[in-house]
Amino acid sequence: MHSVAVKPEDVFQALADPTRVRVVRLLASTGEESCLCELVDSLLEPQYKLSRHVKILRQAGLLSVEKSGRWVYHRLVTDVPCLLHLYEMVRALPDREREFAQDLKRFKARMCLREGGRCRLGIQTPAFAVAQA
Amino acid sequence: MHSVAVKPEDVFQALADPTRVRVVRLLASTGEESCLCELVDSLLEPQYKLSRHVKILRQAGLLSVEKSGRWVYHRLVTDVPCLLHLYEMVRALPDREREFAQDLKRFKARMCLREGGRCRLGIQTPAFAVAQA
DNA sequence: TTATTAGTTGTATGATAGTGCAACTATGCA
DNA sequence: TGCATAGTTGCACTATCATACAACTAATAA
Repeated sequence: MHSVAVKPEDVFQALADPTRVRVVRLLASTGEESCLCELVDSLLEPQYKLSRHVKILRQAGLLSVEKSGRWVYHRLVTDVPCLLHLYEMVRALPDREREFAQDLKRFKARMCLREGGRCRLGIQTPAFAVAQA
Repeated sequence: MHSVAVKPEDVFQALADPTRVRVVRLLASTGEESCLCELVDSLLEPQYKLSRHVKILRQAGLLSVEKSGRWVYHRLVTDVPCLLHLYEMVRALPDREREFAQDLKRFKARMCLREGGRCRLGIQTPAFAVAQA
């Protein structure tokens, strides 16, 4: 399934939600790929909520997915030129409430728990959240 | 009213509509400013519809407005860094159905009807549309 | 084989968005 | 002063969206 079709409405609609912008911003700023439980622990949002949001980003052609055992890794689609401009725009967004700074802090801490570059833990919230506060 | 507040959800939501993308794309690609009737003749959409869409773009901080007599000129806001990346992304969008090419053709033809750089005509549709076909 | 766990999805609900019609405001011109 | 016109907006209608809860699938490990 090549990502030939970039439908602007779908792409922008996919980013017309704060939670989904947070996901894209995290991946665009770090260049990382992330499984769902790592996103849950970084954004402190319910798993089912992020699962749906990530699905929307996937259907819009922004995210690609790689399954590995029980874990599902998400990464940004980078082979569509105009999307690179979009990621640059997201990176350039102001961070008024320092929300992104906190997301990023939790994300990095959570990525340190990987073993051999792979996620081996499930959801750590809320214990993880408290430890990072 | 400075455009200090860039709310990502609002910005992306503003572009989550094909008609509004067409408006921004026209202005981003030409660097022009345009009054509403020129947009009506370029996009071939009802005046009330474009009036509403343009209002949403304005409220999201993408467009600024200058009234001049009966005419209202719209131009892209360019003093917000991340928006420049966004315009670049919009310019880089594929034009699969050649819809934009047609919008642009009508827009340029319509801009030729200006006198002294100002719009002096009202809505020409549908006579104008036929003439450009 | 069975329990555990990462992730997905059906359903109901409240909120929001796009459209068309018609009425409205406001500006310029005769 | 009165008319024509560029642009706006209230209203009704329909469709779509984000959320929460709970049930579900799929993969691992004991």
